[in-house]
Amino acid sequence: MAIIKVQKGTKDILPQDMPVWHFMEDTARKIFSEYGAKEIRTPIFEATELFARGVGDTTDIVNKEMYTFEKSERSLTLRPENTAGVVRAFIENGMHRLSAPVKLWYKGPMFRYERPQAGRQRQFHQVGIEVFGIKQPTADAEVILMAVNYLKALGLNDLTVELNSLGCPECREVFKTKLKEVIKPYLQDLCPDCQARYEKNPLRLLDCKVEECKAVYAKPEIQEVIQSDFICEECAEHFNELKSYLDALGINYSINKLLVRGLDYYNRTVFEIKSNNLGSQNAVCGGGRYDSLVRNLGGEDTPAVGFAMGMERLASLIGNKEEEKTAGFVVSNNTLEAVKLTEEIRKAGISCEFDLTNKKFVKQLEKASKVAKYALILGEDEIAKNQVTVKNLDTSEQVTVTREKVLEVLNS
RNA sequence: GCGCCUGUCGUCAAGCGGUUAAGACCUCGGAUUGUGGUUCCGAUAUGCAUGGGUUCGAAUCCCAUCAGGCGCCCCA
Repeated sequence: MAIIKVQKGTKDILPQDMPVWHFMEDTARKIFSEYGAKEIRTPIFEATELFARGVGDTTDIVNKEMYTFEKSERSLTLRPENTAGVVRAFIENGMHRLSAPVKLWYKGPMFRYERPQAGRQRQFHQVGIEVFGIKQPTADAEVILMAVNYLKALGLNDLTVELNSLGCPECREVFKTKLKEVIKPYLQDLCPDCQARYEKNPLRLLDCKVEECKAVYAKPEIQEVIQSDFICEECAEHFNELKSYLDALGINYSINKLLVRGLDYYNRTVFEIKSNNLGSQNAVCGGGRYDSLVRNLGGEDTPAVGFAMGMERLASLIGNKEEEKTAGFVVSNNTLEAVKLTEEIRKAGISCEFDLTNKKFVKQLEKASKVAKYALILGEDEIAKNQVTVKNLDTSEQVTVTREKVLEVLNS
């Protein structure tokens, strides 16, 4: 019979992967709580409309990448990202009444129907932060600081922070119009993708990789528009303040005028953190400010900033970590005595196993050396004298002690 | 949705039209009735993703299907 395999774009996270995943999760809890952030867990599926209204129905995520299904005449969708869900929970639980800032962090699986490739799966995991209620750039700075310090705590240093400001909806509209004006004469020279983007999201035109398009965008009159500081005075001030905070905090970043990000809800600050060691899906973190999302989803007008990180991408940068061995393994031909000793040790909070198949002494010891740090030898002599021989399997040193002293030896 | 590459044991692989389908690791058994991990011996693919074809002969060549990888689009 044919075996059933994991579905395309999904992966098992196996026991040997756990040390890295626990490390990422424990570090998230530790670092984010240093900033006063609290963990939140929202459901894995939500009303489809939440994402259509939240993420934006012109985005690829909503248009072609969602896992949507009907149940009892409701349209439901597996969450493709978690900002919309957290905002929904924020609104529904009246969290705008809490003293600002409300800092929330989350981790968990997300689902996007895409062609899998390196650093991209259909089920993947994100860890992220959302900070609500602060319009000042201090919040932007703190969010970026949390991201940078989390990555540092994971031991990842070869990363670059890219920063841009999209302005507010008003000044961005002016920029879009200007951009379309200067590009219009060359429209027929552009690749089909760019022609589509020209209407759909002109800001995305700029990072096209097709040579002909790049040639067009390199033209002086177009470059002049791109490089111009189109954002309005207030947006510029917000951006400048943010930069001065980051400078003061010693965070290295580079300004990337082409950084736009694909989700509709961003305004003003957007940022990405990239790695040079990842292949083409090199963004490890993406985020920004989304001041109108809470209101758009029916909540009180509440400014917000956040980011999300791809945990599989982080995991591949962290590399392998050794699995922790079981502390003790009881070696004995007397199964009953072996269980008793094993349980005694477990009750003291120390991991311990014994041989369930009653193999020969040598085989038991061999098994012990594979899975455990100490072999606890309980032979006839030891049982008669109420003793245990504790053998360190790395150093081969062993001592015979009374039953009561076993825990002391294991703890030392 | 499009383009390129790849499918041989649980894993990593050799094989390049005629082989009994190497080898290594893992696993299991033994040497070894109380001292392991480093030694030695043994076991484990009538099978080369699946289905067709070409050929006297196919894991090897061709076609299709399926699966995986990478890239584009987009994104974490």
